[in-house]
Amino acid sequence: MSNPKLTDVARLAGVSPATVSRAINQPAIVNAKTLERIQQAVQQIGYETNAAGRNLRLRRSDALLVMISDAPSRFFSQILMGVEAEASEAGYNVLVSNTQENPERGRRLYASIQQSLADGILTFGGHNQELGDLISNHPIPIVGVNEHLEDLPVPVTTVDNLSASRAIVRHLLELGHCKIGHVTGTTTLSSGRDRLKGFLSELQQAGLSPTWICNKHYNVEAGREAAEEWLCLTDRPTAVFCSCDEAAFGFIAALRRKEIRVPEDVSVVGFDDIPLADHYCPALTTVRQPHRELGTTAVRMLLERIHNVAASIPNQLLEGKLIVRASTGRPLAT
Amino acid sequence: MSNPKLTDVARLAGVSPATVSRAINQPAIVNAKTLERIQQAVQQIGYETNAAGRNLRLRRSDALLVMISDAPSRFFSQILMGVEAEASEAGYNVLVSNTQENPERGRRLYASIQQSLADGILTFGGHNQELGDLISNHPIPIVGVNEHLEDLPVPVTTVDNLSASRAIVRHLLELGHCKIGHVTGTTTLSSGRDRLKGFLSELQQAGLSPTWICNKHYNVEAGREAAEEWLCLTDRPTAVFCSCDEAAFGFIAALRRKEIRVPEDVSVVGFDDIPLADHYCPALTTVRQPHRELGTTAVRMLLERIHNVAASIPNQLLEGKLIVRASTGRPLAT
DNA sequence: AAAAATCTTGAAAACGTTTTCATAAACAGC
DNA sequence: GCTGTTTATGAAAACGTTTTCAAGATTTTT
Repeated sequence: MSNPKLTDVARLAGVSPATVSRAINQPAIVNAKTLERIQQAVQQIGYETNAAGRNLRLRRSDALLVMISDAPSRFFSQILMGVEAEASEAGYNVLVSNTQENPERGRRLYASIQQSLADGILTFGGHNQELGDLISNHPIPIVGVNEHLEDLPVPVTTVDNLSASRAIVRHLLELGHCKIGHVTGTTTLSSGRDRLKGFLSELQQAGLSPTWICNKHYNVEAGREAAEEWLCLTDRPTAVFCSCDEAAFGFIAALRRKEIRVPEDVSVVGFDDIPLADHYCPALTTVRQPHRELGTTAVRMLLERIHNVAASIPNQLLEGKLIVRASTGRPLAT
Repeated sequence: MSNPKLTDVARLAGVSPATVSRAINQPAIVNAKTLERIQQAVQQIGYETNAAGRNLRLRRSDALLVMISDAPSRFFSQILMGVEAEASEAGYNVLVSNTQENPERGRRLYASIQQSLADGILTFGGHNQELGDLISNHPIPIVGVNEHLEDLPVPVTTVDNLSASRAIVRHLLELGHCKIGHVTGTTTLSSGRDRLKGFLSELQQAGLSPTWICNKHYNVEAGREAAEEWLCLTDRPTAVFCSCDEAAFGFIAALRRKEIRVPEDVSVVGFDDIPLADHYCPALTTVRQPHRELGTTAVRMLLERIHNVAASIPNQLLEGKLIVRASTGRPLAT
C-alpha cells in the first residue's frame, strides 16, 4: 500500500537503483535504450521521488520559509503570490509561518533552518530582536521584505519609500498646496520613517516646513484619529499625505461624516495602492508598490544567498509609481 | 560545519542514539538521571531534530499543503492565518502553492502527496477537473474551503451561504423594500449559486419575485458593470444585494458618479465583511464570514482525515453574521 | 535467597534517495 | 590484436532518524 519506490522501478526495468536515479536526474549520461525502459517503468507504476529520502541524502529541503507576524501585511497575499511564483519556478516550495508577535515562536522558526526544514528565510519585518543573536550566532540565508532590519547583516528589498514620498509631496506642491500635513505610519518600521523623511526633505527643498505631523500606525484607525486631530487644528493643512491607503480611507471617511469634502476641502494621498484604492470614493491618489515584484525579487536574493551564504548582496530598491486619482486637487482659492 | 546530530548528542552524553531519541520523544520511559544528562548535552551543542531524517523514518511529512489558484480569495490571508495557527498548534507546517489556474500545475501539486511532501491538501475551490480523476484513482486526505467540490468525495467547510443570504433579504424586507435585486457572484462556484438560491427562496417565501438579477463575478468590475445596467432599468429595485463586498463597492462608486445616493436612493448590501467594509463610505451592510474559523475548521477536518483516510467526514457549515451598517435604509416613500 | 516481574538500555535494521568508486563493455588509434 | 580511452552500469555507503528485539540491571514477590 506504500508508494512505489526507486527500487521498484529498478526491479521492473531490470537495472540497479543507481541507474534509475541517474535516469531521473541526469538522463544524458544513461544509455538511450535503458533510459526509455526506465521511463516506461516509471510511468507504469507511477513513481514519484520521495522528498524525505532525497532531502536527507542531499542535505537540503528545497523549501523557503516565509515568516510573518500575526497582522499580515496589508498586501501580504499579493507579495506571497510573487514569492510562490518565483520559488516554484526555481523548484522550491514555500512554507508559511506566523510568529504571532511571539518571540518564542520567532525563535522556533529560526530552528527550521537547523532542522533543515527550509533552506532559507524570508521575513516581513518586525522580528528584529528575535533574529539578532541568532544570526550573529551562526549566519543563515535570510532576506527581508518591505522593511529594513536595523543593524542586522540582512539584505532587504523594499519599495523606494523615500523617492515615492518625495514624488507625492511634489505632486501636491504642483497642485498649488503649500500647507501640507503627514500622517505617519508605524515609525518603528523603516518604511514609516523613510516615508516621513521623504516628506520632510521634499518640503524643505521647496523652502517649506510641515504644517502638521500626526504620529500614527499603519491602519484605518490611524486615519480616523488623525481626522479628529485635523478637525481641531486652527491652521489646517490643505493636503494630507497618509502613509498607507487604509489610513487615508479612515481619514476620508471620518472627515466626510463632518461634511468635509475630499478633494474640495482637503486633498488626501495614500500609499501602497491596495486593490480598493481605485474604487474608493473618491478614487485615491497613491503610490503603487510593485507587490508581486517585491516577492519575486526577494526570492531571487534569497536563492543567491542560499548558494553562497557569505556573498554580500546589496539591498534592492524597487520604484513606486505615483498614481494620481480623484482624491487630490487644487486647493480652494482663499 | 554540519548541524549537530543525534549521534553527537549520544556520544557527548555517553549513551546510545536510541536512548537520545527516546529522551526526546518519550522522556517518560528513560531514567531520570540519564534524561537530564541527555537534555544537558542537547542544550550544550544546540541539537535540533533533522526533519528529513525523521520524516523518512516516520514516513510522513508533518506538512499540509494549501492549494490556491492565482487569484487569491478575497480574504485569503485571513483564512491562511487561521490555517497556520491551527496547523502549527498540531505540529504541522503549512506549504502554500499556487496552481495559477494551470491544470498541469494542479496535477503536480497532487504529486506532493506521493512525494510525501505533504500529508494532506487544503483546496480553495476551482480545481475540480484536475482533482477528479486523481482522487478516484487513489484516495488522499483532502479538504475544501469556501467552495463545494462538485461530485467529488471531498468534505468541505464553508459559511452557510444560504442562510446568510436569506438573512440579508429578510433585513431588506424589514426595512420596507419590496423591489430587491441581486448581483450574483461567480455562479460556477457553489458559493455564488448558494447565495443566489438563498436570495430567491427568501423572496419567494415573502411572496415576492426578484426585481432584477444581474449575473456577474466576484470582483469590483462586476459592481461597476451592474451599476451601468441598473441605471438603464425602467423599474429599478430599491435595494441591491451584491454577492461580495468588492462588487458592492464597485456598485456604489459607479452610482455615486451619477449622483445616485446610497442608501437614500438605493440600499446596498455586500457579503464577506472584508476589513474595509466598515470604513467605506457609506459603511457597508454585509455578512461577516468567520474567516479565521474557516481556516481552523478546515485544518481540523483535514487532520481527522489524515488520521483516518476512510472516515466519512460531514461538511461543516459555519454561521455568517449579518452586520447592519449605513449602506442600507428604508426606501424613499413614493 | 531464588524466581518473577519490571525498568532501562543498546545493537541493528529500516526509511528512500544519491554518489563514489570500481568494473565491464564498447570503441578508437596504431 | 593490443593499448588507451570513453561509456554505461552496479555495489555499497551515506544522509539522520526511530523502533524492534533482546539482554542486562534492578526491583518485587514468594
